[in-house]
Amino acid sequence: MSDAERAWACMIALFRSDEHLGRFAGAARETGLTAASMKALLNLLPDEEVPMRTLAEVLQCDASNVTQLVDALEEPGYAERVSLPADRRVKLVRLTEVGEKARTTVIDKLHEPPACLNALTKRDQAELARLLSKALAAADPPLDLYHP
Amino acid sequence: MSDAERAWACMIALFRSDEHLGRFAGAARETGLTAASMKALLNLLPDEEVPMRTLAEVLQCDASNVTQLVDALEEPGYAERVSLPADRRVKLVRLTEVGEKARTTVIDKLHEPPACLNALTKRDQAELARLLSKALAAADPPLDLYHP
DNA sequence: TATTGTTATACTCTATAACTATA
DNA sequence: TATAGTTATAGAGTATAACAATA
Repeated sequence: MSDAERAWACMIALFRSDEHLGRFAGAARETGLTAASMKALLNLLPDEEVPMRTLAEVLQCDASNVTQLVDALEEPGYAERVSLPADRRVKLVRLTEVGEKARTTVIDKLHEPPACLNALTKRDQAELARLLSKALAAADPPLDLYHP
Repeated sequence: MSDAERAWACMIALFRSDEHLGRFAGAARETGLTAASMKALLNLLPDEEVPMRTLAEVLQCDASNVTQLVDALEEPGYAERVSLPADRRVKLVRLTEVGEKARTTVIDKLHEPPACLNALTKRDQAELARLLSKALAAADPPLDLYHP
């Protein structure tokens, strides 16, 4: 197994951990959303209005699905539909203030590092962050962090 | 953001990438399994017989679900049910030879590192593998790799 | 005629409850 | 009486096809 493969295999193990899966489920519970609608919430950026159709592409799902996902986000007031005057067929989705806060809450929860990462020395943590940041910077297409 | 948080955020970005999600979907397609039954396949170890009930605990799902998942694995001949003579209520699940091969195929596919990790220098790759292996070794409960 | 979003519908995944066969 | 696995059934997620409004 190459070093890159070994490194990636370790990351996969971290993601499969009950610790991370638990945080994911916990974040969904806290916001009262399902896994699907929470993913939709995560993909809506603050101060950005996105057509339903575009959101379907981002989520890689059918447009008919997005209707129900946005319904689920509107229900607790996390998002709202806005008409686009220039093309009245299009509806834009945007986060409300409450939705932005919910999104931040979810992201903060998901970003809590597994305990074994926190157990590394400060020096090792810094080195790990440096190497992974370097890898991400080289990604094409670019990979975005939730909190840039 | 701490270094551990930054490192973890980078890993999350790698997992959300189309590249990885595509490999996951591709592995499912190649084996003719759904995401759910593929996860069941991954959690069956070669040369090991596990009661249905235990598999349900590992997968963190209801036992009734496992009946259908194992049905899905038996259909293409990836696994088979074996009776436990000592307690005739219990049915053990075990991989067939074909199932072991399918499992290896899936794991190899999932373990293909994202291109941007392969783009790091050999030295950086080695350092990354070293740091992540160190973190995993410190995990409690232990985190297992698919290919130990 | 083509496109956006919606609705109606069907299929899959998962859980709950009732059932069977063992213990 | 309790437990392992199954079956029947219902709820949620997602896709396809048909539809209304707009371009």
